[in-house]
Amino acid sequence: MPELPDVEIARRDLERWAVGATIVAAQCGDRYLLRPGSPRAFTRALVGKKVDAIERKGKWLRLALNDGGRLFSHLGMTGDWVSRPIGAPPQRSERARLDVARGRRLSSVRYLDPRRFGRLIAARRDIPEWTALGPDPLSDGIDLTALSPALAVRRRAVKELLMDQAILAGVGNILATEALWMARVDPRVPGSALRPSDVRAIVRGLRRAIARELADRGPRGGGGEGESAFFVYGRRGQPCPRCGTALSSVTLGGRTSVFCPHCQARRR
DNA sequence: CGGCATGTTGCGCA
DNA sequence: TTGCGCAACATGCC
Repeated sequence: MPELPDVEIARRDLERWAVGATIVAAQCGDRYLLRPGSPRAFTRALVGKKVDAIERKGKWLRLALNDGGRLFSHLGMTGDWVSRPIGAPPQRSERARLDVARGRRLSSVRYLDPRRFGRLIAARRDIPEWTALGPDPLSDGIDLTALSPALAVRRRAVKELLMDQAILAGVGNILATEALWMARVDPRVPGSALRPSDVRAIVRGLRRAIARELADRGPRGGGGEGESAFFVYGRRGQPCPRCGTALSSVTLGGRTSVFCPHCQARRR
């Protein structure tokens, strides 16, 4: 579930399900997901409160409550929010439940997360994880005059820099991989070696990759049967959609980075 | 069985 | 301070 487009879809879902509603019951028994909170504090912070807004920055969600409290949600690798009828039995991998009331209409919003890498943090103020995030490419836009120097002063591989949440919030392995392919930039190129035209191409690539994933991961988007919508992510060994060369991969920052050795040739 | 996975954090060491 | 490799977290899928 986790990358900017998926989290944005989750945000829109939660907006439809919970904004304007009052939380009538809240439970999460998983201390690992709640870290550093506790099940009792979670329930206490939420029950009786009204949900005013669902915001997103990068891969984090923030539910704003009418008493000033906030619930922060990170989906980790496998988290997702779903809506169920009130009283529906817990399903596989269900980790938290928020029953909400809108007038007489009751429904239950559930957090599913098989792998439990996500977070659920009830707080009275913004948490450091949220505050430390850089600009969000979708809601804040990408400011070239800010991004260019941020990349230029670092010697790390451009792909690692794009995934640095303090530089751009929400870019993960899929978006970075796809955007660099679209931009024809080798993922290993140091930030300091990028030309202005590279940075512009990367920005265009990110915008296109985000729009593409939003379109077909969203509701009524092709998300179902069929091939993944990715050009190169997860396709090592398959032909490059642009030139037919077999796609290669390297490991950067511990993450697999697929690229086309022809289109994304390292310059020197 | 082994290998891999859309994320993040922390540690040791240079 | 920056960089880098690696392990850990917990689970499912191929």
